[in-house]
Amino acid sequence: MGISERKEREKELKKSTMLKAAEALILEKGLDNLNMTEVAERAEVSKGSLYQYFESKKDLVLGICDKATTLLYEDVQKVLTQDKPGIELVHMIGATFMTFVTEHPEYFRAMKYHDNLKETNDLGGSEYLDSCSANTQGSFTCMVRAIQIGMQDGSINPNYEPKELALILWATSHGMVNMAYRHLNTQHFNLLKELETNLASLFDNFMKVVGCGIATDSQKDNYDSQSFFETNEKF
Amino acid sequence: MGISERKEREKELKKSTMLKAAEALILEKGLDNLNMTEVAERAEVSKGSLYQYFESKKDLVLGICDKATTLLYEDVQKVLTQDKPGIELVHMIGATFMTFVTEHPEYFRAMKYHDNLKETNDLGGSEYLDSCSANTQGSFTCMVRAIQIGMQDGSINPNYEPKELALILWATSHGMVNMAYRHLNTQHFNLLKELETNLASLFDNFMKVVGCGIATDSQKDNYDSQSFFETNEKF
DNA sequence: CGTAACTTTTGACCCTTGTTCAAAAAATGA
DNA sequence: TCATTTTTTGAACAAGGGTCAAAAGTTACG
Repeated sequence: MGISERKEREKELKKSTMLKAAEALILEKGLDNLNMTEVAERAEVSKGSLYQYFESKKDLVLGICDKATTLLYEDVQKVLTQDKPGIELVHMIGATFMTFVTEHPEYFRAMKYHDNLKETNDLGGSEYLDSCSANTQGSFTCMVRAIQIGMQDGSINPNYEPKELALILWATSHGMVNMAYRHLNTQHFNLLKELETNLASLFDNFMKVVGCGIATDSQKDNYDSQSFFETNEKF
Repeated sequence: MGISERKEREKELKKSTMLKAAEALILEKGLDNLNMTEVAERAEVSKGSLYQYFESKKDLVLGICDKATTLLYEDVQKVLTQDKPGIELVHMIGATFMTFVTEHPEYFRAMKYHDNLKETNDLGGSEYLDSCSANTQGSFTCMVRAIQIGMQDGSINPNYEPKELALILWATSHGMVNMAYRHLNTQHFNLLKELETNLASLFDNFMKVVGCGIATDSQKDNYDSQSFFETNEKF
């Protein structure tokens, strides 16, 4: 009897509908103005039903975060399949983050929420937590791999500890991406508004700085004159 | 008659007491678990009284953010008074951020809250908003100045646009600082826990990468071998 | 002092919003 | 068709932000 399987599928479908409703509302009004009553209305179910599928509001947002980190992880993994120098892979992973935030600000917002939850430590065991962590860890591991590749193919200075360098690139990229997010979602982000530059040029220069910082001596000249990645899709 | 002046002073004093109560509670239970009733209790006033001095919970946290940005701005300004190469000033400004977050996590938390509010755009004109923005802008300007100094004294590559470079350093530093904050305040921050390194070494390496990326050719050798800032106070 | 005018404090109350739960509706199985 | 199980529902509850009329405290002045 395939009845329980069908039910399982229907359950996932309903969850998905609810998540999409929440995502749309986050895009429209921001995560801070998200409320469960509206999510229920948008998903065309009752509030009680919503709570049958998600144990709390936190859990719901974590469900979005799970989708988000899964998507990002997939994108980052795709980068690693390419046959390029490690330092270019690092660049492309950074660009992947950047593209992600411009295309899915609501996902990025959910990921920030997740980070924030972990800080307060009151995350009451959502089923999504482990998956989010695994995805994030996975993306991070891709960064480590890219660095190791670069150290082996001679494009990245091997005097760094790969994981430590990955952590630095992770943190700095997230700083850049967060700035991009704020620029795209805030009426008046003071620091950028007085600068008539665009995000793509800013990111290019970020990569120039970092690229020069982590490259081997023989590669350094590449970063002084021209933009590293001319053919990169722009955001 | 100095009676209104005295009242003004008393009012500031009471505000300060309330802010301190809120800060303590943020340290104890996190900003997300802050509630006005408890703040009132801790400050030994009634809830109504609290609302006489702060128009909303947002306003209260923004009051803390105002203290935070003021403090940080002062520290950053002090750096600029020193007679050192620009690139060292840049490093020291970064170190100032880092020290700030380790010494005042609750202030840093309030600043994150402020950023978040600006995102949602529902910040209903708190009197502190302008001051916070001015302080932040001020710190940023210090970063620009440090870079300009470095470009003039030949320690920083003059091919960058100073403001754009400042923005990159700002964003990346905040990425690092945010990671440090999470490491210090989260039970299990996955990315750092498997790494037995400490924050000081991580920050040193961040500065090595960035330092190399922004230095002039003649300065670059400084960053390859030894740590840039041996005498820096550690966190 | 004493009393009137004004300021500050208070906490009970209101409102929004996350969450629960008993009853109703729907689905399943014999 | 009817008993049993599953799902849905929305009224009701709880927690916390915010309000306000009354009480307490201050100041001004005769």
